[in-house]
Amino acid sequence: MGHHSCCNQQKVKRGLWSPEEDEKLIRYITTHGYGCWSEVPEKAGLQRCGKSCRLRWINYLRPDIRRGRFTAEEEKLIISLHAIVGNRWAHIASHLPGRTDNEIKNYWNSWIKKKIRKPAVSTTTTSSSVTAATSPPCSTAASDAAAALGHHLQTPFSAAEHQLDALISQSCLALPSKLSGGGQNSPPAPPLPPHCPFFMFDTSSVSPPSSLTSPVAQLAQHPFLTFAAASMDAPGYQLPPLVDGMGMGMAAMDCGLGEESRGNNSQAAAAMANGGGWQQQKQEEQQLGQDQWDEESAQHLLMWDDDQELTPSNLEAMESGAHSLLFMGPNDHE
DNA sequence: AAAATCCGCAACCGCGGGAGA
DNA sequence: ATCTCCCGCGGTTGCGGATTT
Repeated sequence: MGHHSCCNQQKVKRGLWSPEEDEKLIRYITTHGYGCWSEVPEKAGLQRCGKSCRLRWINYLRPDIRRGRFTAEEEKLIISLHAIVGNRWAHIASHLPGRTDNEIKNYWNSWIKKKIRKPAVSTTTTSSSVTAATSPPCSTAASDAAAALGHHLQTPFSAAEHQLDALISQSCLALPSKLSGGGQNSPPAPPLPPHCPFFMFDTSSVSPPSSLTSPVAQLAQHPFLTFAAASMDAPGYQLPPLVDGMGMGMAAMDCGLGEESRGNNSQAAAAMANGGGWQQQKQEEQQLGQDQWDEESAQHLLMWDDDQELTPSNLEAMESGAHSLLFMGPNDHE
């Protein structure tokens, strides 16, 4: 197809940038700034179009670019934000200093690809011997689910989204250290099972901090926002109790909110039992003395499995009943 | 060791929106 | 009000290194 409109007249180079070109661009921008991108290539002595220069600068040459693998905390943040705003990569990137929209988009896409290729069983089986016999991949997994959730939320909650932005920018930037429990005085964060495929938090026991009065409290009526607001805005930020030890059991289960169980979280619990992991999980809970996994408390959970099909109906159930959101995410942290 | 396949990521493409003429 | 230019964004492509067969 055609080139950028701005490069129609001139013959421009395409493809990978050479180190010499990079140097020219860096030298020009650091001394002159970019101003009008369409003028940059000519003034910098580059046979590129302005758009290409802009892209190269923004995605690669900018001095504040942070490269390297995404941390587990960044992953969680991306996943959470994606659930809210969908594929608005620039928006997501604005909450991750030093990361570009392109990088996040690439990361997300490759992660999704990995998830699609990998069967549902992917769940790094840990100590649990639960088998994944009955879990076929449900549709396109996380991408659909998250996108559906994001798009679903986008329309009715666009205002809330902006306010959530404010919350996130206030508190999420500090997320990594807090999440990892690294701060000296910060309360210890719940441990993250190294191979847990989900990020699961039980917010049923979390009461929003007093600072969460209007208007945030109002927008936070939505279950997801309830979680986001309650967990992120609290002074001395602490996540809701992590649903620990569930990873292995749940990982092997069918979609928690399957066709037969949508709209009813108690039934969802039953569906979990059908998946085969429930009994196993019960045993584990008893061992741990954490008897919170009865059907009643299941009503306070929203299962978001990376193999779960998230339909508008499921989302309705989410909005009406659930108080918590299970964050799913890459399970191959290192 | 060679070929095939996978995968990450840089770069391209087209579109929409905003600003200014 | 309309047109043009430019920027920014999301989707997609394709290169090249890594891994597998």
